[in-house]
Amino acid sequence: MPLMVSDGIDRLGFLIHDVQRLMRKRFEARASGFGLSSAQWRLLVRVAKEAGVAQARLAELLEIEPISVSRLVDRMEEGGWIERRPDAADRRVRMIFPTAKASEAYAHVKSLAGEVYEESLVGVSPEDRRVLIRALDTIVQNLADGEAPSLEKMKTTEGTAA
Amino acid sequence: MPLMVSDGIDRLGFLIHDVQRLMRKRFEARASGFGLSSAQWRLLVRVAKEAGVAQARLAELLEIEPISVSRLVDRMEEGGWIERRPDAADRRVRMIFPTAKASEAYAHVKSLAGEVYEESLVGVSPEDRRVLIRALDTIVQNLADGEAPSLEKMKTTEGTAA
DNA sequence: CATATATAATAAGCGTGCTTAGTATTCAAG
DNA sequence: CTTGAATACTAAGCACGCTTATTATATATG
Repeated sequence: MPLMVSDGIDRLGFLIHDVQRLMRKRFEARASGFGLSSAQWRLLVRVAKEAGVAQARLAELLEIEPISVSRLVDRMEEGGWIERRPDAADRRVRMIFPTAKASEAYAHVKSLAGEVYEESLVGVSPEDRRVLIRALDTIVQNLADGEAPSLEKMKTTEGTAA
Repeated sequence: MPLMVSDGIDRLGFLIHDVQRLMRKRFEARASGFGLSSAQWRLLVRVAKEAGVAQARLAELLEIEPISVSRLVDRMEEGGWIERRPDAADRRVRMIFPTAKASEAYAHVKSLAGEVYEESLVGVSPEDRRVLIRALDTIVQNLADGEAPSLEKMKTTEGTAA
């Protein structure tokens, strides 16, 4: 390699891709005892914070398509992590609740995730960690802005429950 | 710990996941005219640099499983991006070559990728970009090193002193 | 040569994202 | 009430990663 200063920006996509794949892989290896995948864990975090949330709302929160939520919820229901219940006020809606099993596992799995993050960041200084998180946040904003209007809040006049 | 400073490290997995998904989405939207997916582009970059490479070697370079390469190559061959040729010296091997179509598109798609990276990094200083890349590199190393992590590796810093 | 092992590629099937399309229900007008 | 649009969810099928298993070929060993 002659000069080729190569700040590495040209590898950004490859790096992000690799990090995501490796991190997911390690998390799932660690959480295999629970039988909870990375995607299922993400959904469970939301449900734990907002029991009874509708699938459509989960799709917004997770920024994935409703159909993806539907199939994810299918498997999580089979796995005994969540429960679908009808909404008396709107029969189109399925309200999603965590099961007791999920509530019990929550703190444990959360600490597993924390372990994976720590292992990932061995050798990265606290200052660099802050920069990393800030940069990633910025990237998400930059990419979310242009592609989709980021679901601008429509109207909260009706006091729709949360 | 009741402190809960929330440095954001607890969101690392979510952030990485989101960044990867958004970046791939934008790249593919931009490159849709070429009909080249993000994964296919990654493979093409390798093949362009090392024409005639075997699939098994591609799996090593891309750090994905051989079967994933096999099916990716299937679609790329259908798409007219690459060509499989037998290796006279080892009949187990399929040598992968870029087609003329791929060679022509290469520089153009590369600049598309560069655009996406630049758009992602709007508002991130050069210094922070270096930190970001360095941190991601470190994470990849940390996670790739111990495929089966076991707490022992954490203590052996690579110093010759002891 | 014969056999055992290793390697290259593929097959089958799953998880999670997507797009596109369809059903059930709600809501707004007439 | 009837009609039509919007919303919540699901179905079907694709891309790309995975694990596990199989086939074809190469290589090492008795």
